[in-house]
Amino acid sequence: MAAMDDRKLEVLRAIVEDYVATQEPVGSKAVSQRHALGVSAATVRNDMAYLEEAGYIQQPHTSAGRIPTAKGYRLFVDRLGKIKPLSAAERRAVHRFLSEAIDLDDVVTRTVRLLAQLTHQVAVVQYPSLNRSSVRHLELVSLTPTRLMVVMITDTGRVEQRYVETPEELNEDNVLELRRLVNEQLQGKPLADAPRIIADLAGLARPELHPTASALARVLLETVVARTEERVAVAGAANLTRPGNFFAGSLRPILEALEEEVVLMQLLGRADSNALLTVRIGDENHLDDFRETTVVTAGYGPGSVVGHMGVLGPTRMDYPGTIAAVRAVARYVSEILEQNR
Amino acid sequence: MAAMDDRKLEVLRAIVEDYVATQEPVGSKAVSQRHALGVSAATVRNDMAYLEEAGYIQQPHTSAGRIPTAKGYRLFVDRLGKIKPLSAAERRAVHRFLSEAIDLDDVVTRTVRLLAQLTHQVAVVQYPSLNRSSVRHLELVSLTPTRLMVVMITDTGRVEQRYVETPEELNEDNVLELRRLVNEQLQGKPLADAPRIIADLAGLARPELHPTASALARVLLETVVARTEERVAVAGAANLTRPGNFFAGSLRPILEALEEEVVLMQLLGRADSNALLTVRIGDENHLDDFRETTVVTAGYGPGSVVGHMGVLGPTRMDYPGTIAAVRAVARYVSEILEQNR
DNA sequence: GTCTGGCACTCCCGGTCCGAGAGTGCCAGT
DNA sequence: ACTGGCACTCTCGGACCGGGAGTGCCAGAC
Repeated sequence: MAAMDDRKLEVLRAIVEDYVATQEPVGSKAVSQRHALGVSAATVRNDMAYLEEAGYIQQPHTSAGRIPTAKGYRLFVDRLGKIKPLSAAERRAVHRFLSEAIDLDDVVTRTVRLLAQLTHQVAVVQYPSLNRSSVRHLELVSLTPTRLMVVMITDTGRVEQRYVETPEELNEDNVLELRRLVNEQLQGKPLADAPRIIADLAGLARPELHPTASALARVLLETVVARTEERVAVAGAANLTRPGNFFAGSLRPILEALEEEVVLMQLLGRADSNALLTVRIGDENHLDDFRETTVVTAGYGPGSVVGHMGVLGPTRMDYPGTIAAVRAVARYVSEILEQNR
Repeated sequence: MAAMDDRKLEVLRAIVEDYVATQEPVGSKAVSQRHALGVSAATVRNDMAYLEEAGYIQQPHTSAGRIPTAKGYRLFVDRLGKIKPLSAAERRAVHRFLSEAIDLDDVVTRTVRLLAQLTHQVAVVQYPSLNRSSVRHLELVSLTPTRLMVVMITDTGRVEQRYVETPEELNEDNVLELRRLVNEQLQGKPLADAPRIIADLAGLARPELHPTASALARVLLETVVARTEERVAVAGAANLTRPGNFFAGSLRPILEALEEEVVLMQLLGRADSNALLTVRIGDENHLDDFRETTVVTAGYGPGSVVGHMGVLGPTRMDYPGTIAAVRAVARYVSEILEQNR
C-alpha cells in the first residue's frame, strides 16, 4: 500500500465525478458499484485510506463518505481530466450568438452571457486592454465654448470618452486645429508609446492654444494611462444560488467581490497570463473569500492576448465541461476580433 | 371602534417603524412602551384589532406580534412618512463623489454605487434615453476597406458605436464625404426626427456611393431606433443578502431579474413617469417575483426627464430615508447634466 | 501479497417531545 | 373609554432517540 497506482487514480476520478454530480460525500460502496473497477467495496476502502493519507480526499466527519480536497481537484485537472468538447449544437449556438454582435460592447456582453449560460456559473470578461492596442482615431467635439469632449477609438474597437474643461473659449477653427494636431501625433501609435508623445503635445500647438492644449494633454494622459483600471463585465450572478453552490453565509462576500473591479482583475489577471488556460483552485486564488472557489480563465485576442475571460464557481465544479466551454468561447471571440484587424 | 382616528395612525406608524428597525413582529406591549402614546398595551391591542380588520397589518400566526401589510406601508408613505433629509455629511459626500465624474459612463456608474451605498439596497440607474436627446456629432472611422465604424455622440454625452459592412471598398475621400453628409443632415437634430431624415439619406449621396450610403443608413436607423432597448446599470446586489432582507429562496429570481434589462426597465419605467418620485410597493409592481419588493424611483435629466433611477428592496425598508436619498441623488445628477447643456 | 466478506463502531440526520416565552383576545372593573 | 388580569395559543430552541450510511479492521480465500 505504499505507492500511488492506476486504480487509486481511478478511485479518485470516481470520487470527483460523483461528488460533482451529486454534491454529496461519496462512499466506497457507491464507487465500487457505479464505476466498473472490478473490485469490491472493501478494496476501494483501502485505496481511499491511502488517498486520504496523501491529502487528496477527506472526510467531513468520521464515518461519512469522502470528498475531494483542493489537492485532489488539482490532480484531477492535471492528470485525469479529459476535456469533453462542446456538442455540435452548443458549438452552433456559440457561433450564431456571437456573430450577431453589433459592436465591441456587444461582443463583450454577449460573451459574458454565453459563458454564464454554458457553464451555469458566474462569468467574467475583461474588456480588451487599452495597453496593448493602438490609437485608431481621436475625435474632439465641443459641448460648450469651454468644454470639449474627447473620444478615443482604438484598433480593438474600444471607445473611450472624456470631458475637458478648457481654460479659454474655443471657436470651431480652434477645435479643428487641435483635432488635426492630436491625430497627426497619435494616430496609429500603440498606447504604450502614447504618454511620451502626449508629453510633447502642448509644445507643438500654436502659442495662443497652448493652455488649452495642455489641458487636453492632461486628460489624454489620464485616458491612456490612469484608466488602465480595466473594465470588466459580469453575468450569471444568479447561478451562485444554485442549490449547494455556495452556502448562504459565503454568498455575500462573493457578491461584493463581483462589484469590485480590482478583485475581479486580480482573479482574472495574475502574472502567468500567457498560459492558454488557467485553472486556479481554492487557495490558489490567494483570496480569503475565494477559498472555496475555482476560477477558470483564458486569454483572448487577435494574435496576442488583449484580455482575459473566465468563469468562477465552487471548487466542486464540472471541470471538463467548464474548461471546454471557456476555451471554446475564448477562441471564438479571438476569431471575431481578428476579423476587425 | 368604528373609525380610523389619529391614535390608530400613530399605532400604525409605530408598528412600521419598529418592524423596519427590528425585522420582527411587534407586539402591543412594545408599542405602548417605546412610543409615548400615553395609553396601555390593552388599548393598543384594541386599535391593532381594528387595523388588522381594515387590512393594514397582519399576524404571521395566531399570538405573534403584527407586521404591516402592503396596504399598511402604502398608508405609511402616503400620510405618515415625513421624509428625513440627508445629513450635511451625506450631502457633502454625494456632492464630492459625483462631481469627480469623468464622463457620462462615469456619472452613471458613480450614481448607481452611491445610491446602493446610501440606501443599503440594490440600485438601478437607466442611462439617459436616446429618444429625448439629439445628435451632437457623427464620426466615421474606417477599420478595413470594407468595414466602417460609426460613432454617434448625443447632447447628453452618450456615445453609441456600430460596425458597418460596406458593399464596396472605400478610400479616405469617400469616408470624408460620407461623414460630411451625415453630419450635415443629422447634426443638432433630435433623435425622434432622425428616422425620417435617415430614410432620405442615401438619395443625397453621389450615385457611386449609393450602395454604401444605404448600408450606412440602415445601421444608423438601428442605432437610433432599434436600440431603444435602453441600458441600465446595477449595483449593490450584495445588499440582497443582508440578514432578513430576502429569504434565501426568493433570492434567485431577483438576481435573475437584475440581469434582464427588460424587467428592470419595467420596474423603473411605467407610464406615470412624470411623477417626481414614485414608490411602488409589493403587488403594485405587477411582477410575481417582486411581490415582496418595493421600488422607489425618480426621474432625472436636465430640464426634462431623460431617464430614471431608483432602488429596490424588501417592502420592509426604511421609507423616509430611502425616499430622501433617491430624491437627493436624482436632483444632483440632473444638475450635473445641466452643466453640459 | 492482494483482495474480499463480515462485523462492530461512529456519527449524522430527521423526527418527536416538552417547557419557556411572547403575544393575543376577552372580560370585568374603574 | 381605558386598564389590569387571565387563560389560551403558537413558536422556538434544546434534549432525546433510532435508523442509516459509512468506516476500519480482521480473518480467511485466491
